[in-house]
Amino acid sequence: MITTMALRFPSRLLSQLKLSRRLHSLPAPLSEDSDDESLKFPSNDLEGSYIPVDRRFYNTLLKKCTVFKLLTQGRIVHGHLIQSIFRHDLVMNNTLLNMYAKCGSLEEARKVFDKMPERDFVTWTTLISGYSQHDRPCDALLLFNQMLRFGFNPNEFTLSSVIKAAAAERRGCCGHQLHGFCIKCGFDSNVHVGSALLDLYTRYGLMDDAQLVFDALESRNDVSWNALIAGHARRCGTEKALELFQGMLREGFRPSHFSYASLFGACSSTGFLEQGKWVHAYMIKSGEKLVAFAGNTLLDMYAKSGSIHDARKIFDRLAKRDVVSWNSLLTAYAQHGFGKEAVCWFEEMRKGGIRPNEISFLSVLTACSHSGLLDEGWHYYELMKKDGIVPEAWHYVTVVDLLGRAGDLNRALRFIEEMPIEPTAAIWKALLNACRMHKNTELGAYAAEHVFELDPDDPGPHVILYNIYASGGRWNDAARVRKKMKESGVKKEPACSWVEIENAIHMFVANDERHPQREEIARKWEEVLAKIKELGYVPDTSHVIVHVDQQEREVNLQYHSEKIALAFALLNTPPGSTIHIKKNIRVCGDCH
DNA sequence: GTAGGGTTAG
Repeated sequence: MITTMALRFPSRLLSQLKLSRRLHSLPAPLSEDSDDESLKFPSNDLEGSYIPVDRRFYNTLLKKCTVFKLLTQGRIVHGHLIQSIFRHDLVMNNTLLNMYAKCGSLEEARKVFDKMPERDFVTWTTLISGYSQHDRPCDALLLFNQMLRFGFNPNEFTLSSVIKAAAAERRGCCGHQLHGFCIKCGFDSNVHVGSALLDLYTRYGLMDDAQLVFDALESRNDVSWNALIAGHARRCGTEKALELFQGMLREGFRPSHFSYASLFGACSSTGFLEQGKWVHAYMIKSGEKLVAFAGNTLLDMYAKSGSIHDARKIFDRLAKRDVVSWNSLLTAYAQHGFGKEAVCWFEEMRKGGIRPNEISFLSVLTACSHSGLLDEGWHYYELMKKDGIVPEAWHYVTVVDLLGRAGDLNRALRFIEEMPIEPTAAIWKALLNACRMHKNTELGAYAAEHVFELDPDDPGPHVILYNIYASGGRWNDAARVRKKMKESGVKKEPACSWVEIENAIHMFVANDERHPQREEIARKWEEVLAKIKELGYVPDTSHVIVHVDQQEREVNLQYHSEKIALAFALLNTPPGSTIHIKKNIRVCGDCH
């Protein structure tokens, strides 16, 4: 058994520990009265040959297991430890508990906790943080309550863990209460507690409260800056996030991949491409290595801003690629309509020994669906199941989309009926959309009924059904949809487009009449219109949802927000510059 | 012996 243990530890670890000789003086593992099979060690005849090992030895081993997440080896150490004189040692048990918690085995951590003859505030804190770090916020909060009831005082370690849990568990909504508690204990301005607290406030959308906590910190570090930057980035507060980034630099803090990941994500989702490029340039100049976490977001930023080539360059330059890097690349190709390339890279990924996860399959399925690769898409759907990945609702959405786009609406319907899960609203929406594309009124109406039942507040499906009826000339049915929308108070989300010019974002809505440059914009658009008509442009009015004559429909089309944004951008940028227009909803066929 | 911030899809 001793030999087994020596073999189970990587030799690198052993030499690091210089323990190979000492390992042989380990006590022989004996069976314990534990009800957990995994903690049992076969008893042998060595009961009498117990040799004590000092606490530092166990401590070092457990710490190594914790750092390198060596759960199996940790269990072996545990097996030996419970035979030693340290089996009831408080600190040793806390270390053991921490090993299980950090390795993500919360069940074993809990068993250790439950069996401990003596506990202190570190014991409680260790398990609370284990739950908090492993996505079990409810358990963390529950245990915190028990800790208080048992009369233990939480410290700054406990509080930061509890606050992290509360931030993840929105139903509890105990943020302000916890903040008050921190003030009472005098920990509210502690940098760890404060960072967790301001992160919590940003997740609740209480940005002013977050700022107050940040301003009150006794000291700031990169984590507190990053927490605030990330908070604003998540809520599309890109300008504020960039401003904070400048503040961070002014105060002499070095941004990390945490800062960059947040900023790239924010720039990408709000269309601040130039600013995003500036941050990227800063990152290069500061000598920061392009690691996957920030690099993946950067790749995504370039892909979403329309440059698949830059996205690909980032992928090539990544110091080390993880599964997310591959998924981001696949998604980039899928979004750009390069289905075949996505399929090639998916195969490349598998050849390289990277195991595709559920998102990899989702990306490759999306790519096939968008490029009309029906057979390939079906092949990957089957492969996913063979690989042991259980399809989830989003995969079914993509398969319905795949079949629907290819025009096989009946097969799509059959697929929905035979799915092992209850169809979600998104699945019916995919079928509805396919019916719009292939002008199938009857099935479209059937799919829409299901959508209305499952997601009555989404205006999109009402508009699609209206369009299906309108384009088929069934105006009475179309009017009925419109009436229903009015009655149920469902409003179409107003379309808006925005464009970045000289580090500022300009936003437009359709028929924008209040813009100071509205006359110049209109003139510019007339100019563009004349030119494109000369080149053969014919207005596509098939999706105009207003019941009007052809000429009026054409006029309506001309004031869509993306056209106004384009005219504005042409007026305000030097000739030949790249113009990126972003839009909150799908671009209409004519504008496209 | 215990703590806080980040990514891909939809």
